[in-house]
Amino acid sequence: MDVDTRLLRSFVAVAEEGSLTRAAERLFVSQPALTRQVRQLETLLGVALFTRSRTGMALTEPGRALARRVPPLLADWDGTLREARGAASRAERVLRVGFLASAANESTPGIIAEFTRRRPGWRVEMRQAAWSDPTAGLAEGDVDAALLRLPFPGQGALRVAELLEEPRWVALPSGHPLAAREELSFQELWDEPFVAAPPDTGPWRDYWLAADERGGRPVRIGAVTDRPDDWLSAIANGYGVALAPESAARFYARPGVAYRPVSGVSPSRVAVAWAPADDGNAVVRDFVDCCREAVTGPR
Amino acid sequence: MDVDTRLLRSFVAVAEEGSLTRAAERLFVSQPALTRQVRQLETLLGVALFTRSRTGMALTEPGRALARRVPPLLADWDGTLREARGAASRAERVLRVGFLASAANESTPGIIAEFTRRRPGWRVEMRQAAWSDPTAGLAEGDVDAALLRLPFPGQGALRVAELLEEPRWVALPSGHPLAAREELSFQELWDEPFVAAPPDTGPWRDYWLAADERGGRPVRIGAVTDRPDDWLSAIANGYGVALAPESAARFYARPGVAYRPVSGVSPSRVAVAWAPADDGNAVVRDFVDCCREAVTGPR
DNA sequence: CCCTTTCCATAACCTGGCGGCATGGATGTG
DNA sequence: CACATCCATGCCGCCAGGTTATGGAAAGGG
Repeated sequence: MDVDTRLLRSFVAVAEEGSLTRAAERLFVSQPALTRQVRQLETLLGVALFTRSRTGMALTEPGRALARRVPPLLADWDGTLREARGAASRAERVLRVGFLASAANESTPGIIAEFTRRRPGWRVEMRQAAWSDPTAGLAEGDVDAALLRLPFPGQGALRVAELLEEPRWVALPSGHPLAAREELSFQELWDEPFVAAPPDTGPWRDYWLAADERGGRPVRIGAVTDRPDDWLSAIANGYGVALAPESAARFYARPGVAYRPVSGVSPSRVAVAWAPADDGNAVVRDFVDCCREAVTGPR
Repeated sequence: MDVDTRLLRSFVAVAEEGSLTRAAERLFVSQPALTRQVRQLETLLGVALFTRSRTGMALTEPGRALARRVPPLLADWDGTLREARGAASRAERVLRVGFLASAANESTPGIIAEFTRRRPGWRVEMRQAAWSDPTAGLAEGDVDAALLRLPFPGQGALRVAELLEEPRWVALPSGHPLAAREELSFQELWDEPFVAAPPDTGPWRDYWLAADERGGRPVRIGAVTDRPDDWLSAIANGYGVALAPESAARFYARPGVAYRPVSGVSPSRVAVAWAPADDGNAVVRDFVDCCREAVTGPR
């Protein structure tokens, strides 16, 4: 008996939401499509999985049995997928490196060059991650190493080598009154609206709002973005200000956006991270070494 | 990332066969269809799974990684499916009973009637199994109990209650010289061609050929069938003879086929079986009790 | 040396399935 | 009584997958 895992994911979503309508918008499909997916799964199994009512979709007994076993199954499949992809990149001698836009900087080309020198035949594949993923794909097993910023959620489950520390500046609309100043104190920004990362990034979002360095005062959110472009636009359009690493002033310079040093807020730290499973992986270790030397050696 | 399990089964088949052509005929699809399925899976994963050559399809390293993990995954899914179906039948108060055509007999209606009396609200669903499955779906978890014949392969993994013993007779073309006799000895049949069950039924096939009661002499196979209809036709058409339980003479009477008692061959035994997991299942126990009483009580 | 066989890939065609939109029916709610 | 909320259904357009027919490459046999 064959199924598409999409049907199973849909089933799980409906089971969790208890509603076709809500599950449909969570899955970005129309509600009729979900209706048919659920029905199809039921026909396929020959089992009624839900009892329909005006109040929503309630699991039947066999539905509960299925809902208990399907999520681990899907997790297993996802793991299998990652493993196969990992094997493929190893076989092709490709090192997959994820990076946050803000964590790669001037030294990146040098790192790659040095790594390529040490590992001839190997190729580095750089993958820029969305801000909604502070581990740049490392936590999901999509990459072998990641250039990212500390701290990030789930940091304990990964190996981390800190590379450098960088003061946090503020990016603000160039027309903003505070932009006239050469330097600001963080306290002056407490009541400004901020452009923030999406809520599901948790500690990452809080870190760039410096939520715990505001003496307990609430944060005003002016806009939510998860890509550099949107982030710059939101600031330029005056929706709010945002903390950013000093290097952003060089990499994300843009008319309408001004960067100023901020005192009274802890600096940001750039690090390279890898999975504990790769502790014995000489290629990953080489890459990490290259990162370390790029910030210590040449200086 | 979503996949249809059909793609995974196809992948496993190709990996095992090492050839698209052979895998295609095993899966009952055309070879171009399989070509596209494999290609689709590779595109989906973004990974080359096979290296093609005139000599066939050889797994790549990531292909081997996948081939290692997918079969357990599919087995897990099949198990989940069985579990859900089992839960459904329990919730609907349906007892699923598999039976071999030759193992159900005159007492079956009485068994069902008695069970229904003891378990009002419950319904018995009788499912006839193909001869290729000597456990009548019990080993696969498709049924809760099974009426079958002993011995069968994998018998040790199931609970069995023997119900009755029945002599084995022989079914032969009515025009066959030996059909003129009232009774035969098995030894007289040693050189006759036999109509046999498919090879993949293993011990089951051997049992009905009485392969180990021939004093080491080889068996001549006249035809292979896995359904009663084909079996009767094969005998009537003179392709061979076959051993059968005495009751077959009543249930499978047919012009052109004669049944005669055979001496010198051990009798067949009918039993009811269930899964060890259902040892504590009162409903299954009731059904087994009904079976036992049907053959002991009334007599 | 050529012919045949055995692989896999490709092209052309056709059907069925799936998704989206619009709408309907049932049922609580202000 | 109108409205909001949910799920089901009808219709339409499109893509995906299957089949048949065919091609090309390579190995084995006469």
